[in-house]
Amino acid sequence: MALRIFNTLAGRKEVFKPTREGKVGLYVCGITAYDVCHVGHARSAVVFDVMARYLRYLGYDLTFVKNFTDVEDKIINKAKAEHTDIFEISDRYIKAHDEDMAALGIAKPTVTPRATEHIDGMIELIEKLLAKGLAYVVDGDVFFSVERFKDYGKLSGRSLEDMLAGARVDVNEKKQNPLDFALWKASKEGEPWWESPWGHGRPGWHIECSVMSQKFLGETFDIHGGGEDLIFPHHENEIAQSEGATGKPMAHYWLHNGFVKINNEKMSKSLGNVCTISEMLKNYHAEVIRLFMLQSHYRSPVDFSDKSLSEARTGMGRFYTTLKAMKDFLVSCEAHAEITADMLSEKHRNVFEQLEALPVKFVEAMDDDFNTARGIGHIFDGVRLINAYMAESRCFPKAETCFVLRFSWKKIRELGMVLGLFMEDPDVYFKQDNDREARKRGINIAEIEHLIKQRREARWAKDWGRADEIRQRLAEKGVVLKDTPTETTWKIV
RNA sequence: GGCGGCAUAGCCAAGUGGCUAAGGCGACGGUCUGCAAAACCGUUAUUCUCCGGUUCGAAUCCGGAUGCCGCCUCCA
Repeated sequence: MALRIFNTLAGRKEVFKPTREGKVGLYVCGITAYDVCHVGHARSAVVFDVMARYLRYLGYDLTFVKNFTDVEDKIINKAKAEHTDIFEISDRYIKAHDEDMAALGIAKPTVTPRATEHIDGMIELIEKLLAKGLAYVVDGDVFFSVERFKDYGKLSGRSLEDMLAGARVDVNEKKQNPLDFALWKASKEGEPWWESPWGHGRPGWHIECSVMSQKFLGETFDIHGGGEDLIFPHHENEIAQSEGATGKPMAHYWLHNGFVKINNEKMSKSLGNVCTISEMLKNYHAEVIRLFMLQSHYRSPVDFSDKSLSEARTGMGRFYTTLKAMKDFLVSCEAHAEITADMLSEKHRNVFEQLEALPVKFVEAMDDDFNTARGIGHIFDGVRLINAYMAESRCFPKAETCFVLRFSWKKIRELGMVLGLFMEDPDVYFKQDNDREARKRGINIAEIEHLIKQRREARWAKDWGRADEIRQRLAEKGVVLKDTPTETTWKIV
């Protein structure tokens, strides 16, 4: 089976064929650096992070470019309001972005260029478009003429007539056609500017992506991605600029991720329900957020709520409970000699083979347009299999069991690597989880531990009434105890 | 007004022509346990919003209805 991906350009799934054997060029539109990132950015980042990881897992030599827009109206306005320049603003939010992404476990793209580093390239590209008659200059502004680019509308699936019928375009008498868009804008008083053949000015919004993708990935590259809202006008305009200038396809596959809703409402500043990544990370482990997102298909909308995130947390707890049990089991394995797969007896071999098949099933799911939800379903199956296997062989750690569990651990981590999950040490995960939940709910950890100590004494005295009373008291706070032969551990449900 | 998407169990969510409609959360019953927890086993959609059609066969394709959502203006 080969990787198939849903191409917005074609409107259907297509078999993925890289332009150059073994290599993939991926360009994703990054943020405009004028504010902190929210969960919508997080989703896009997680989705394309997983795609990038998966392409590498398949063995492709990937070049992943994700840009920053660091000159734009909103940045200029914010700089004015704070009596500073745009670079201070964009630097601040790029730094915040990088911290958020690192906290979410997003692997760094290969290149993260900034628009203002490529002004020369933009001017060159605009001159090329002017020379080809696809653009025109009016009073220091340069516009792209959509009528002169025959494929305009091919990505978003609309015709010029359709769009004009909508007629919700701002009136600008400089434009020959209301849908023409700015490649270069003459700078107004007090705005940042760069020298250009058309006077002092600054780039339009779309040109940077055409230039930077060309520079780092070439005139034609493999995959271009972004949020679904970018299909029109941003990506449509990128295609017009790039393909207008080169006469070659810009990207073969266009991928768009679905939106995030909050409590079933569109997230927007006007509704006041924008949830930032840093707020989200205070309440949930990064992997919980990732699991939540990856349990839906990347093109569907997802609905963020405390309920949905809590469910994801429970699911994540299930994974780590198994990983913890495996880890504890494997500690007792040190005394056992290494064996090989062909030495396994039938029962053990059966489990081994099912785990061996897990990556195959996972790849089959991921090959179908990055179906992470199905892939995760397979991992849950694997976890149940491992749990059953451990329950059965719990008391008898033998060389065979150790071999199979070591192998299982490797397989689970291998798939986790693709999804950016299961990267924590299980003990660290649960410790962090308890601390976070205790803080969220105002539970005093010292008090819990004190009560557990009292209960231990009651249990030694076989005072079950007192022991159960303490258990009950803690349960009311959401603290659940687990007695093991050696100790009592707790967690918050 | 134009373009597009979605509708699957109590909830979330895979599945896009044919063998038993994944998986998670929840609930219930059982095993285990001093009691619990975790884990395991079992049960939880004869049916995929509704109405027509195509087909030997449809959740899956086509037409229509209803409902929800997105884009067309900055937006991941």
